[in-house]
Amino acid sequence: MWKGNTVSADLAQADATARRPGRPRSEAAEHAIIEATLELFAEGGVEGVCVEAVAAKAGVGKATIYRRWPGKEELLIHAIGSLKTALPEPKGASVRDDLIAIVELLVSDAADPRYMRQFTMWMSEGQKYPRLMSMFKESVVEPNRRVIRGVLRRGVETGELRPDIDVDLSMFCLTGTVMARGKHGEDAFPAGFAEQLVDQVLSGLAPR
Amino acid sequence: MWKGNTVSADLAQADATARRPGRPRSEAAEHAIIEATLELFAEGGVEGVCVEAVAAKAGVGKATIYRRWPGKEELLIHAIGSLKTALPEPKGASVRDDLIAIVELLVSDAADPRYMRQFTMWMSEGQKYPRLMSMFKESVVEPNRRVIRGVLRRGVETGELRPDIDVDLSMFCLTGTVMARGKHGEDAFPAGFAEQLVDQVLSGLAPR
Amino acid sequence: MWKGNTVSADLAQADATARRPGRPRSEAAEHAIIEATLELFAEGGVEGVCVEAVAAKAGVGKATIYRRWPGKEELLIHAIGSLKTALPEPKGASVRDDLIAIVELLVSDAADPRYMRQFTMWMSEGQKYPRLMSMFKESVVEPNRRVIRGVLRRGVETGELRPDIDVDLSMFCLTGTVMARGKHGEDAFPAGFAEQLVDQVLSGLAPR
Amino acid sequence: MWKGNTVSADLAQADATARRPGRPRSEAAEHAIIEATLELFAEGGVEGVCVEAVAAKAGVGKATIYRRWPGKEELLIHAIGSLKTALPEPKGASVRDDLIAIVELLVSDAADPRYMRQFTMWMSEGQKYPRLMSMFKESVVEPNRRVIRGVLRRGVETGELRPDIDVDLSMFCLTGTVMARGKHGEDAFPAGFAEQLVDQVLSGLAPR
DNA sequence: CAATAATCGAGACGGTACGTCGCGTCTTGGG
DNA sequence: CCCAAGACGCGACGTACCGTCTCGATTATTG
Repeated sequence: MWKGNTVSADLAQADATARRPGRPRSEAAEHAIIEATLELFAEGGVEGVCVEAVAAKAGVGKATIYRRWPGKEELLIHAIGSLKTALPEPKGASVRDDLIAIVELLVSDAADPRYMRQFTMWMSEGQKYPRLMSMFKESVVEPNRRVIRGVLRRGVETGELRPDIDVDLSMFCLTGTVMARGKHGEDAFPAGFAEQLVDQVLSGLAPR
Repeated sequence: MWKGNTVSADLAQADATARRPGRPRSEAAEHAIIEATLELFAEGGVEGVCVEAVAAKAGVGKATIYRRWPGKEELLIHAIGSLKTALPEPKGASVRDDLIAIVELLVSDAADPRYMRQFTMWMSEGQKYPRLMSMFKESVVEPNRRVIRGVLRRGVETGELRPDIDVDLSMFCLTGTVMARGKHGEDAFPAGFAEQLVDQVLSGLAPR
Repeated sequence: MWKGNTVSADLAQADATARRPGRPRSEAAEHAIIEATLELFAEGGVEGVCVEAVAAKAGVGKATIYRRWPGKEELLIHAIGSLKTALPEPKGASVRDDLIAIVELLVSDAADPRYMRQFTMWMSEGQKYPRLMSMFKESVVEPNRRVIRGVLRRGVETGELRPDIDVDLSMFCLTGTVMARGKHGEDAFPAGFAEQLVDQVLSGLAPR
Repeated sequence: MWKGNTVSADLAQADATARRPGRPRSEAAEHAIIEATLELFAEGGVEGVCVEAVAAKAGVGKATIYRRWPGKEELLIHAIGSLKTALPEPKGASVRDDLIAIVELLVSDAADPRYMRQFTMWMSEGQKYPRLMSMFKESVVEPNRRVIRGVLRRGVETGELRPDIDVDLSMFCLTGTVMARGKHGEDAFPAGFAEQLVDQVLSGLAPR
C-alpha cells in the first residue's frame, strides 16, 4: 500500500543521520512534474493530464513519476493538493467587507484556468478518481465553506445579520452565483461585481 | 454530411404509402438506445457514455447505433435534446409565485441525476463536443434564461421589483444557488427551499 | 499456449461454411505488418525490430499486431519464416554447374540486406529468441545445407567427385567462404566469383 | 574528452614519488571488471554485455566502471583488445605446415566461446559500436589476414603454390570454413580437421 | 413467394494512454 | 579516491479501452 510521498516524511522523522542510500531524488524533477501536471490540468482538466504528456512536458522519464506516485490519481492528488486554494481567514472588519474580499478572491480564481478547472472537476466526474474527489472536498471545498460559514455566523453574533438566516443557503448563494456567472458567462466579470453580489445577498439577510 | 436522424421525418412526410423497403428500424431499439444513453449519462456524465456500454445496456449491436447517428456526439445531442428541460411559461400571477414555480422545477430537476448531470456537463468539458454544447445552450440554457429574465423584467414593469436591478445577476443567483446546493449538497433539498431562496433573493430586489 | 497464426489453418480445416463471427482480420494489415517487420529487420536486424515501430511503419495499431502474434519473437518467426530463402532444387546438369548456381544465389543474397541480416542474425545472439533460432535453423539453414549436401553426394555417385570426400567440410567451405568474403569484404563480389570459388573447391575434390 | 585508460601508463611513468592523491585504483577491481566483461561477452555477445551485469558479476559499483571508461563501447574495446588474438608469426617451415598451424589455432579459438563470439560480433552488429569494430579490424582482423596472406605469398615465391592463385579467396576459404563449421557445427571439431581442410584447399592451389 | 434491405451479435480496425522493465549514465553518503 | 546504492532520461514492452467499421446470418416488409 502506498502511504504518500515519503521523502519529506523520512527526512522529518529521521534526521540527517539516517537517510536513504544512493542518489537522492531530484527535487527539481519533482517540482517540474508537479508544475507540468498543473499546466496540463489547467489546459485539459483531469482528462487532459496523461502521465506520458506530463513526463514529456517536465523533461522527465515516466519512471521518475511512477517512482514517486503509484499512479495517475495520486499524482493528481498531490499536484492539485499543492495548489492551496484555501481562502485566507477574513480580516474581521465587517461582514460586508469580509464577504466582498472572499467573493473577489473567488472571482479572480475563476479567471485563472488552474482554479477554474478545479470548479469544473468538482462539478463533474466523481466516479473515476474518488480519492481525488474526497481529498479535494476535505482539503479545499470544506475549508472554504467553513470560512464563509464562519463569517456569516459571526455576522449573526454581532447583529449585522438576522438571527434566523440559513447560513448554508446564503453560502451557496454566494458561491453558486459566482460559478454560474463565471462559467459561460461569456464575458469577464465586471468591476464591482463582488460588491454588487454581496450587497444583493446581504439585503436579504439584514435585520429588519 | 449528416443531416440529422431522418427516420421520424421520413415516416411523417410519407406515410405508409412510400416507406423504405426492407425491414424497418425497430423503434424499440431506438428507444432502448436513447434510454441506455441517458442512464449512462446520469451515472457517469458525458464521459460515462461510451458506445460499447450503450450497446450492451440497450441489448443492441454497436452497428445499430452507428446506423442512426454518425457518432457519440450526435447520439448525445439526440438523447439529451429529447429530455426537454425547457421551463414552462410562467403563469404570470406574481413575480414571487412565478419564481417559486421555476425554482421548484429547478430543484426537482437537480434531484434527478439525469438533469443534475446536465448541470455538471454544462459546467465542465466544453471544448470536446462543441456541437453538443451549442445545442444545449440554444435549446436548453438560453430558453430557460429567457424565461427567468422575462419574469424579472415583468416584475420591473409592474413595479414589483426595483427598476435598477441587474437582471442577469439575479438570474445567476437563483440558478447558481440551486446548482451549488444540489451538487454535493449531500442531502436532499428541504421542503420550502424554493420559497426560502426566492424570498431571500427578492428581498434584495424589492423597491425600497 | 500459442499455436501459430490460426487464420489460414481454420480456413483450411473448416471450409467456407464455418468461419469466425465478426469482422474478419484484414489481410492487408497482416501483409503490411510483415512487410514493415522485414524492412526494419533489414535496416537494424533483430534488435531493430520494435513492435511500436512496426505498427507505425505499417500504419497499424499495436493491438492489430498482438491480436495475431503473442509477442515480438513470434512476429519475427512469422516474418522471417515467410522469406523463403530455401535454395531451389538444382537442375542436375553437372556438379560444377549446380554448385555455381547455388553459390551465385548465396552471393546475390549476401547483397540483399534482408538476407544479409539473416546471416548476421544466425551468427549472433542466440540467447534471446531461441524459438526464432530453432525455426530458422529448421526451415532455412538445414534445407539449404541439405540441398548442397545432395549435390555433393550425387557428384560422388556419378563419379564426378572422389568417393572419400568430406561432404560437410566441402559444404562449409563453400558457404563459409561466401560469408567471410561477403561480410566486410569491403567491396562487392567480383564477376566470376562463383566459378572461381567452385573451381578451387572442386579441384580438391576431383578424382585423381 | 576521454584520452584512454591511463592508469597503468601513469603508474609506470611516475613511480611512487609522483602518484595521484587519494586511494589508488584497485587493480583487482579493474581485473575483475575486464574478466566479467569477457565472461558476459562469451555468454551473450556484445548485446549480452550490460554494465549493470558487469558490475554485479565483478562485485563492483557501476561508478567504478564509469570512472575508468566513459562507456560501454570503450569497456568492450579494452576488454576485447586485451584478448590478443593475433596469430603468431609462422615458423616458415612449409606452406602446408604453416597453414595447418594457423588453422589449428583458429580451430582452437573457435572452440573457446570468448573467441567464437568475436567471430559472430565481427559478422553482426557493425553499425552500433563503430569504434569497437574499427579497433577490432585494425588490431585483430587485419593482422591475422596479413599473416595468412604472407604465408600464401611466400608459397607462390617458393613455387609451392601456383603463381596465379587468388590470395584473398584462399584466405577467406580457410577462415570462412572454420567459422561456418564452428558456428552451430553442433559437435566439436574432429581431430585432423586442420590437415584435412588445408590439404583440400591446397590441392586447388598446387602447381600443375 | 422471392427479393430486398435493415437488423443483429461479434469482433477487427487505428489510436492513445497505461504502468513496467531494463538500459546506460550520473550522483549521492560513507569508508 | 574508493565503494554501495539507487535516481535519472529514455525507449520498448504488452495491455486495456475507445470510437469506428465490417463482416455473416437473420428477419421482416414489399413487390
